[in-house]
Amino acid sequence: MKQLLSELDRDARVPVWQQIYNLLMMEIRAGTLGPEGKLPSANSLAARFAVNRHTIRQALKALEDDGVAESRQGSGTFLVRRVVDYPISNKTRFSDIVLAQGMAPSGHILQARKRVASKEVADALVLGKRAQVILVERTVAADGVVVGIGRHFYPSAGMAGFEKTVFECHNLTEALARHGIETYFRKSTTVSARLPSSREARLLNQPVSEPVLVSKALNVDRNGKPIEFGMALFLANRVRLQFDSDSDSDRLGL
Amino acid sequence: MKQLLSELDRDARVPVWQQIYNLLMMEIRAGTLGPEGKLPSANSLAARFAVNRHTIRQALKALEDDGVAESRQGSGTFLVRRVVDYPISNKTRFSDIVLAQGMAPSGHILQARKRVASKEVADALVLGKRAQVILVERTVAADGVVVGIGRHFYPSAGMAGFEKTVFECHNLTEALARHGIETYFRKSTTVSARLPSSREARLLNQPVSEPVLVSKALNVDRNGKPIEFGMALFLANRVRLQFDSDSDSDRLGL
DNA sequence: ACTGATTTGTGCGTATGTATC
DNA sequence: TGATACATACGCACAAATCAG
Repeated sequence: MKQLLSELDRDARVPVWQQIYNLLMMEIRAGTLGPEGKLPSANSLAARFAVNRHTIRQALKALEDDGVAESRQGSGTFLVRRVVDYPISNKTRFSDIVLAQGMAPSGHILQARKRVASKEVADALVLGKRAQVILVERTVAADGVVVGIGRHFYPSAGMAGFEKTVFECHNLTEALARHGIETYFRKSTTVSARLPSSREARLLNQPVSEPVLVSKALNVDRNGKPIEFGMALFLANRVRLQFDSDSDSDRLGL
Repeated sequence: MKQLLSELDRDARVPVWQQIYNLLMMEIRAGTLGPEGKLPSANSLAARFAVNRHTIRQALKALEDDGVAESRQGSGTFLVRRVVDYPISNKTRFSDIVLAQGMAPSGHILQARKRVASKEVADALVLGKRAQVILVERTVAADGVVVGIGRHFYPSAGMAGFEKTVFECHNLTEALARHGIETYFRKSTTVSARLPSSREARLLNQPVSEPVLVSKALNVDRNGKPIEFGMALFLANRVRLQFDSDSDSDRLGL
């Protein structure tokens, strides 16, 4: 007889271990599984799903193969800390970075509208005091987990209707291309950290007590004219900004 | 008759507004003035010193001219946040950076001794599992305020006695030079953030609830051989790491 | 969206002491 | 000595920006 309360369907064509694997993956994604990265023991999972421990082990093995979890003999099974190494270098896009690390990029636009530039934004873009800018705010996700918030400011002049275009494209790059911006170059980046506001914490799905990395960047066109001022908030837990030096080489004298 | 309780000396040759300026500056330095960077209102200061508001304004104007405070109409007068912009670029040293921003660099060695490399350090320096490294830990200060902790790891081989040399020099660069290391190049930098441990918070003189920037860097010699692995903790409040791009240009696609 | 309170910014008038011509 | 200029300090009033309710 089929157990109505069970999370599993023993008659289904997908193997039970795979159903368990899927369920575990969903709970991991939702962040509801295991306190602080440690998964429940194989025995307790076996009890919960009313299956043999071997079946659980198959599911856990699959998680391990995916690089999502890691088992340590005598200790337990732990979620691997998937940090996104975000290299700040030539011609890198967030989606490329995430893909290169075997994760799936996603995200969505939170808002896109005109507003009066704040002092910081106006200064960065070399605009007048009460100049109009277009603000695009979006979340950035890797493997379905939001890891960052991006706020992009564009001078309103020459970008008329951009706040609408953004919603028509799924891709910021594509939207920019439609307004004639094919390439832009990062002129400078400053990195700091702080605690998130309650709204930011909610968007990032993290407590307000966990710090976020704040990266501010000015992007210019070929002629050095400022095109975009971008501010990105990253989950400090999950993102490391990486600055590699080539032969020419940066150097720090600390 | 001279008021004994007054903080001011009206018969003195220095103007009253200047005496007030000096008193305020001292209290700002001591950190006893105003909660969270906001100075008392001009009116309340006028009451406290029993002078006219114009007189207070002259003192505040002087603070403003010094770049110590900033007045915002309708809002109040605030201490300016003196952030150290720490450019990660060619041939910059902490002391140069701090000096360039009109502040005084200082700091001192917390400890310098041999220890077995942790996995992270051993990996970075390409050393064996139980290799010896020399750890130098120090604080870094600008204008007398500690803004960072630096932890430097050097392969023990070829640096014999370095942990003693460090205490003989006031300068890390000088100590390195004595061991034949004149130049080194930053190969890579990763930046993240977290909350400090209680010890770190104490050293940085900040609450454990305020995040710190964590910068990890690998320094190599001309031949690309790893020389030093450095880990720096910065007060996120007071330090911004800055990555400028030249013509060649970094770029971020977020 | 409005209101009242607070705070800084500004102008003008007055008075006093000090340095300069 | 007198005239002038300047810095200092006080008092009053109002404008402008901000903030809390």
